[in-house]
Amino acid sequence: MSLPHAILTALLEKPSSGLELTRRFDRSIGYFWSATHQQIYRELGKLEQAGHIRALPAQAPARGQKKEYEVLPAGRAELAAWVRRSEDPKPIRDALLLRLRAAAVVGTEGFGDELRRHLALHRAQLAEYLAMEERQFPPERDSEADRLRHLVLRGGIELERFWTAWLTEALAEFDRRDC
Amino acid sequence: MSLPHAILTALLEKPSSGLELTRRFDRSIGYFWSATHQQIYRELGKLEQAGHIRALPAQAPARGQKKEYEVLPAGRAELAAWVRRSEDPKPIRDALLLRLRAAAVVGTEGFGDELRRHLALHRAQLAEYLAMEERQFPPERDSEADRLRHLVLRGGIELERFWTAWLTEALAEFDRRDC
DNA sequence: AGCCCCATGTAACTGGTTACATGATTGA
DNA sequence: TCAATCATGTAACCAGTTACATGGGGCT
Repeated sequence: MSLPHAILTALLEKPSSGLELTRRFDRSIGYFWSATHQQIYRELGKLEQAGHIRALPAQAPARGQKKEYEVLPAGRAELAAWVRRSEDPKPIRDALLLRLRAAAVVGTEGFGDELRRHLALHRAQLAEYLAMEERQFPPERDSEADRLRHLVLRGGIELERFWTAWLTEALAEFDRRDC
Repeated sequence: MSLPHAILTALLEKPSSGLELTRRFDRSIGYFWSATHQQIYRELGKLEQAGHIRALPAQAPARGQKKEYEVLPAGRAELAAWVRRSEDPKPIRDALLLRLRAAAVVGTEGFGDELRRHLALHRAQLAEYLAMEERQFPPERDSEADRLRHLVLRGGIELERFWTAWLTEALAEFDRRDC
């Protein structure tokens, strides 16, 4: 039940249309909760029906027309309740670790390249987050909300650091074997 | 499409019944790919129909009866092909980071306790993995397959270290504010 | 007989993915 | 007028979750 809450958070930060939300999910929010436009439109419909958000008036409700939403008090209350609710961490599901384990059984041929490819992707992601950090969190921006958002971004950064470190170690292991 | 391959890997390591697989998913394989018994039975049915595994003969196929499976050559081939296939890393979806971001908007009241709870859970998981490492990978066990499996476990360990470190940092931030 | 545990399953639901459809606006 | 792009949506499917059903074997 996280997507509707991700959308409520995004809309509280700034009222938006479905496509704008999609783009924001591709950027800032997307680094810890991704969603496609199809999901977002479906969820916006549900949230509107539940009375958690509403379309800003003075918008033609026609098909190809932009439709902006804002959060209603009920939506904010629901989000606050969700934040206070306690939820266990979900067990990891990582296909790359799984594939490495499978490779231990059926052979590692060609797997080094895949590890190198992932390493490059994670390095790029790390660089992007670091650039974001510099842009969005200069030392003088230090309000309460900023510090919390910064903490979230540092989570993303440290996660990418973990991956680059682990992949580097894995590749060293691979290269040692192949000599 | 990872669950069937997780099952093929587990069955290659050791032919098993559905319930035995479930237990192994709760332990070793589960630390990077979790699955419930319902999923496993369903997937075993599909894999059998596809000709990737078969039930060991000399087993009564009655309802309450144990049914052991082994991997057929076609299943091994499919697994090897999957390992060689290249797959992009999935974007992260983490509810705790999302909730922290939401808390930045609607207020952090009570969230420190949730962070402490998660920290305790991740510390416990880390301790469990470290114990597993000592048990399963003593220095003398150093075959090719062992080193790869060890690498996978170290992935799990480093991931838990990341979480404990990040949660500690987040709590420090919270406690600083509350004074 | 009644209970518990082992073992295998079914059914309904939820959330996420993929492919496609449709209308509005803009600029060549 | 045509193509590209912005914008909103539908439909079918797939994977994972939750709740429940059924049967066998052993224990008291």
